[in-house]
Amino acid sequence: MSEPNRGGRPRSSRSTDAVLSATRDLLAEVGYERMTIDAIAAKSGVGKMTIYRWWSSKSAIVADAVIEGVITIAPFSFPDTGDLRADLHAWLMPAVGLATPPEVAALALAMTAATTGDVRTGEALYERFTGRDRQALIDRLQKEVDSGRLGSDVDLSVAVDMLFGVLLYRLVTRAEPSEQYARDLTDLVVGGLET
Amino acid sequence: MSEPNRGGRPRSSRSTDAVLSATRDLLAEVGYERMTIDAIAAKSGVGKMTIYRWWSSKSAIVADAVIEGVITIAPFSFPDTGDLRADLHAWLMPAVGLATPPEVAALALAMTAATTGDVRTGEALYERFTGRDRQALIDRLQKEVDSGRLGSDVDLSVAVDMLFGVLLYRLVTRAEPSEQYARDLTDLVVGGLET
Amino acid sequence: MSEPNRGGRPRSSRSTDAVLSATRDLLAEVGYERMTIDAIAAKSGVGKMTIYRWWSSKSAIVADAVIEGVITIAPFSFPDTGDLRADLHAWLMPAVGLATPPEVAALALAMTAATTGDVRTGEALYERFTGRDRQALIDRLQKEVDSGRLGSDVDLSVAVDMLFGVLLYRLVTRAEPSEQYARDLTDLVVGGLET
Amino acid sequence: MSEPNRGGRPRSSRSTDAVLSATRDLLAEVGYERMTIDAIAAKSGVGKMTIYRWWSSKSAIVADAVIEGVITIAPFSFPDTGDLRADLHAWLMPAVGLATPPEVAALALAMTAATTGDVRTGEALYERFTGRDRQALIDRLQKEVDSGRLGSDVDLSVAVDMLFGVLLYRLVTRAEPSEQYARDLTDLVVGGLET
DNA sequence: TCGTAAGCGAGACGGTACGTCCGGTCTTTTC
DNA sequence: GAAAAGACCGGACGTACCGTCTCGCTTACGA
Repeated sequence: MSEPNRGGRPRSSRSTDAVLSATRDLLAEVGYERMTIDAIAAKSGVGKMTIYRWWSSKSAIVADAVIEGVITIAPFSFPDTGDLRADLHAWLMPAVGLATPPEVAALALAMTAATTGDVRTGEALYERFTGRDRQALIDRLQKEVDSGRLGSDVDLSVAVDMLFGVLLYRLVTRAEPSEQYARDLTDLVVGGLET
Repeated sequence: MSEPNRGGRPRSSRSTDAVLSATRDLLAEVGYERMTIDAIAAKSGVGKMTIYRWWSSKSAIVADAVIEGVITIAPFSFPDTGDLRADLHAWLMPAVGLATPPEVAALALAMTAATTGDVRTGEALYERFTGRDRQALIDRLQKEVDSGRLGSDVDLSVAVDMLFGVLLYRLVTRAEPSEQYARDLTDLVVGGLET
Repeated sequence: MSEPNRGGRPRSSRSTDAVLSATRDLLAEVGYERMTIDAIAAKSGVGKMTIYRWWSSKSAIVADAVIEGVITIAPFSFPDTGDLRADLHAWLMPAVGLATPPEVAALALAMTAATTGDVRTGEALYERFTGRDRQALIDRLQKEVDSGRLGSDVDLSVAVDMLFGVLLYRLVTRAEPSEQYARDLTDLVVGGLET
Repeated sequence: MSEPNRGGRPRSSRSTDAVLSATRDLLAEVGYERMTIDAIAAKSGVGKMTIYRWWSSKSAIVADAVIEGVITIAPFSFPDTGDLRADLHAWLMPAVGLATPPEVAALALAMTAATTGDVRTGEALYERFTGRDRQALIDRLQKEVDSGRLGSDVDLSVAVDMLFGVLLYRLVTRAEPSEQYARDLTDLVVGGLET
């Protein structure tokens, strides 16, 4: 039971796609701050009015691009070798141990910037951007709890928040990646959970 | 052995103060994004040229205001009752357990926004904004290590990063404050360190 | 013996009427410059495409409205009492002697504006708008020539041009109406023709 | 006793000149309707804000250009050979007898268009644009009256209105120039005045 | 003591991008 | 197959700030 849609030209999916693609490209090229709506319109070949008809702000476009999957981060696939410490370390390496790919870093900063100015898009955006990895991580930890290798005292989402939090913190402070850091972080978190 | 300074009117401290105060007020009123240099000039009664003579960007002004102490956060004084768990919980409460004062939240978001666009001011700014508390926290933890109540395996700064990181993460995601959260966080961190 | 018209919905006279009426109303409300095709479509309830199907431009709609009699100027009925001077004075009075009705003035200015930008519609428009009065005036003057009360030397259309010209000139310069002016004008024209 | 001018960079006469010159050129190139403020800004190298700071509308710029003498019409110098009929005929020839220079025609139409949309600029504009010739013509006619060759009954300005009026009328209706027309017009006006 | 040189407020300047509006076209469903 | 509805691209609109540039006016050394 969809909309009655009484007359009128339907929304062009071509325009939507073109806008989101152009946004993805421009984000990579010039970054969030220097990306302008005029440039998105020019690059996508979509009229500015059409953009403003469907999105309320620059951050809303970015959020939509993330939600629609036009902007994707390489999936931090979370391994499951049975050894939590090794798995966590492997998962952390790209983010804090080795150089994060610049486009991922730029995107994360872009979203952080978008978030600071607008509560609503921020929520949706973080949810979508980190949701999948959050859940994968929580599932992995829960499995350890179920098998008795971890205590069941603490809310696992708190542990996950700490991991994502430290990633974000090091991102905005532009901390240098370090393998030792990944190891220390792993020890700390697993140590806290094992209690 | 100061500058030769042959003649000329010296820099007016009145102008500096007026600019930093106006910046502090405007940050609270409209937030970082919507605060303009024109507005700072108008509110402070200082000419735009004078502002640009002494500061290179909006984020530089904010950074200076923090550094000069014109913008202050209520000092998260770190207690020392001898009970680390109790102390940590007490310290975390204002940030994640109870409502963070809006002006502090707005300021932290402002600095985060400033950081995303400009690497250098970001570093100085975070250093100054969190440096004192970071050091106090590290000192407190080191004391526990020295007295043998905590293991000496992990770099304490990693633990501190996690704490500041989760604070930042919950700030940008606008997470609701919760006393239970403060307790879980305390358990997790102390648990990890005690190992 | 009408059009073949195989199938299809016939042109709606309701639409035509609605467009022309809306044009008339909008001209009076906001003037020619600020009247938009969008507004005509909205007010008339007619689709923009339908408007563009039948009219090529804003001035074409106005011209059609004049031609179809939807927009009418109070007929400057040219009297014929046998006394040319009195008749001419009576005819001029509304235009330069007394206040011209604002809607007539606005319409004449609208057409002048339309004319300045588009040669073709301008010609048709002026022809239609002033044609009837021009001819009535020429006929009246010719009658005087035929009866010998006026000389036959000059082209009467020149005299008529002068009359319409001065009307237009005073319209665009927003000259104040004046009874004396009507009298002077009459004297001048009749004087010139009597020679 | 000029303005005190307390502080601030003074208005740049260079900008004013550049805007008015660009306006003059664009009027000749594309006409009043198709001339945009953006184009004036681009061609003159003056910021749009600066234009809007000093002029309220497109017609205001045109009016100013005329008033400042940046836009000039070749002076219809009014001859004085002692023979009014010959002089009048000579004066009329360029306007209605021979082809009016296109740039003058375009300019006059531009001003007419400007006038139809804005009362105030219209008044100032016509006054400046036609004022000099009006006065020269009136002076010439007055001389004839003084020497008794013309009657003193009618207001001379009415006669002048008729001449300018018929010029405007033929301009907006795009009437073809014609030498015969100039002759008929001369006869008519002089005939009316001689009475 | 007084010239002089830099700092200062004010605010105009050339730009860039904004978000809105309208012109003219295109594409649906409805009649 | 025309009409309504309304989304579409393009482009001008008038505004807001940016960072720079004069101005005329303080200051407070140092000659």
